[in-house]
Formats: sequence, structure tokens, C-alpha cells
Amino acid sequence: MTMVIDGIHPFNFGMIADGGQAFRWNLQADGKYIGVVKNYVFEICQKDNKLIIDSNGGNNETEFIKEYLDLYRDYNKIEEEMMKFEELLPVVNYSSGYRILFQDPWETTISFIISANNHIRNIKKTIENICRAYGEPIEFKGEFYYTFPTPEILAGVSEDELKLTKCGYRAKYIIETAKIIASGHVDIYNFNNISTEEMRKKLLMLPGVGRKVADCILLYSMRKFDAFPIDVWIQRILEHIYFSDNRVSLTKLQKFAEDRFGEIAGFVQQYLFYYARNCWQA
DNA sequence: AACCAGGTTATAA
DNA sequence: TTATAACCTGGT
Repeated sequence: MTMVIDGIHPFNFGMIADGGQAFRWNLQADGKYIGVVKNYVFEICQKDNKLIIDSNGGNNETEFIKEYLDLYRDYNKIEEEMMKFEELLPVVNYSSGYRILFQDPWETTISFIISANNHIRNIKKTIENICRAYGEPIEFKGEFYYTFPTPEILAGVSEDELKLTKCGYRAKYIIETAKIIASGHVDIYNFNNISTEEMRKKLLMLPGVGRKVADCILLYSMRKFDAFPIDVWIQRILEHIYFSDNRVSLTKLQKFAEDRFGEIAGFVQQYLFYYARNCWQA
């Protein structure tokens, strides 16, 4: 089916898809993006403030994709809040149109375990390999796409076999985490009534999940917008803007961002990241 | 050839 | 509590 959603602003799907929060969107030769989300395949084409979305299923994905794309949130208001920090004016201006997707916690957890000390190109390739090997096929416009496998399935894979997907030393983390989640020992789907800090503690129990990965999971799949993942780019840009390019420890930066940006820290992080990677040179 | 990339973990001061 | 090295993989 095809759906058309109009009047979205600010919104730039290219930034959202390639901005590093999701790894399963691919730009086609025709300028449209195709991605697998849950057990759906979506093809998204943006023209100005209009989205034309094609998908494999019936009509029930409209609500789903709107939530996924965070279309119900007023980003004008969020950008206004961010611009109250004068030093962020060029950042907000440059990164306007970015949105934080509402992704699946399990897929996000494994994806960001894979992301540790890794390149985006490798991350995407490994995730694609995992889906092809262990996911379910979906047909869309004559092509086959693959869902992200369940915790139960990855919990049953051997380390040597999983390493064929090029995840390297992260294989044991992925399998152990899958076992913990499949067993129900850590419930990553019950996050709505739990504070960010409490949920973070649970996530840190998973092997391969440290502070940065935990905050990515909180921000990209649990709508914990006070989470502030600090990777090397965020570290560099924070040191540049706020500490005269001096080296500052991660824990200190973490506290600094938490205090300064509070409830909108996650949005600030996203805008800063996009700005740091694509515009500013260290 | 050596080094690095969107970190985590184990080990030592 | 804070600092340092090792770690799969693929590219320069």
C-alpha cells in the first residue's frame, strides 16, 4: 500500500536514515530509501514537506510508521528550546530536520553492541549478514528482505557460526545478551514506567553494553530523551565548544551535558553529532 | 606496514 | 576511582 503524509517540518529523511541511529536504511538509485522495520519493508520518498511511503503490508502500518518516525512530536518547539543555548545556534541551524526514531529495543541493543569500536560500513554489513542468515524473508516489489532475528534464535547460535557474519569478538556478547533477554532475566520491553537511570542499570547488565551503548538504546528505542550517548565525535565537539579543545574525561562530560541540557540532552546530542561529523573539522 | 574506527572489558595503579 | 591495553574487521 501507499500512504502520503504531508505538512511535516522540520524533517529530512536522508539525515535521519544515514545519521547513525539506524543501520538498515539504504538509499536507492532513484533517491528513495528502503528499509526493514519490524516485519515490514518500507520505501520512503521525501519531497519537501511530503512523505510518500510504500510498504509490503495492508493498512495497519500507517500508525506504526508515524510513531517510528516520531511525527507526533513538535520539533519546532524542541529546536526553539535548543536555540536558547546561544552556542548551539549554528548546530541547530545545520542539523535542522533530524529526528530521533522510535526503534525496537532488541534490534537496537544488538546493533549498538556491534557498533562498539567499529565503522558504520562494517556495522551495516554485519547486521545485514545476521538478518540474511537468521531472519525471516519478506517479499517486496519482487525482492527479498530479511527481518531482524529474535532473541531466541540468536541465543541458540554458536560463537563460531555467528562470527561468519563478521561481528568478530562481539559474537560472544551478542549470544550472551540474547540468552539473557530470551530468558527474561532483563526485560528491555518494559521501559515506559521506569526511569532513565533505572533502565540504564538494567542495560548495563548485558555483556557488550557499556555506558555509551546503553545510552544509545535508551535514546533510540525507549524515548529516554535525557540520555546522552558520548562517542568520540561528541567528545571532540564538546571539548571544542565548552573546554577550549582541552581533553576532558567521559564521566565529566557526561555530567556536564546532563546538567546543562537536562530533558532535551538526547536531541542536543543528535544535532551535535550530525554537525560534528558532517560540517565541523577537528 | 602500522594505524584507526561512533567502546567495552579486564587488569593494574 | 581512574588509567591503559587488547580486541575482530576492513580500509588507507
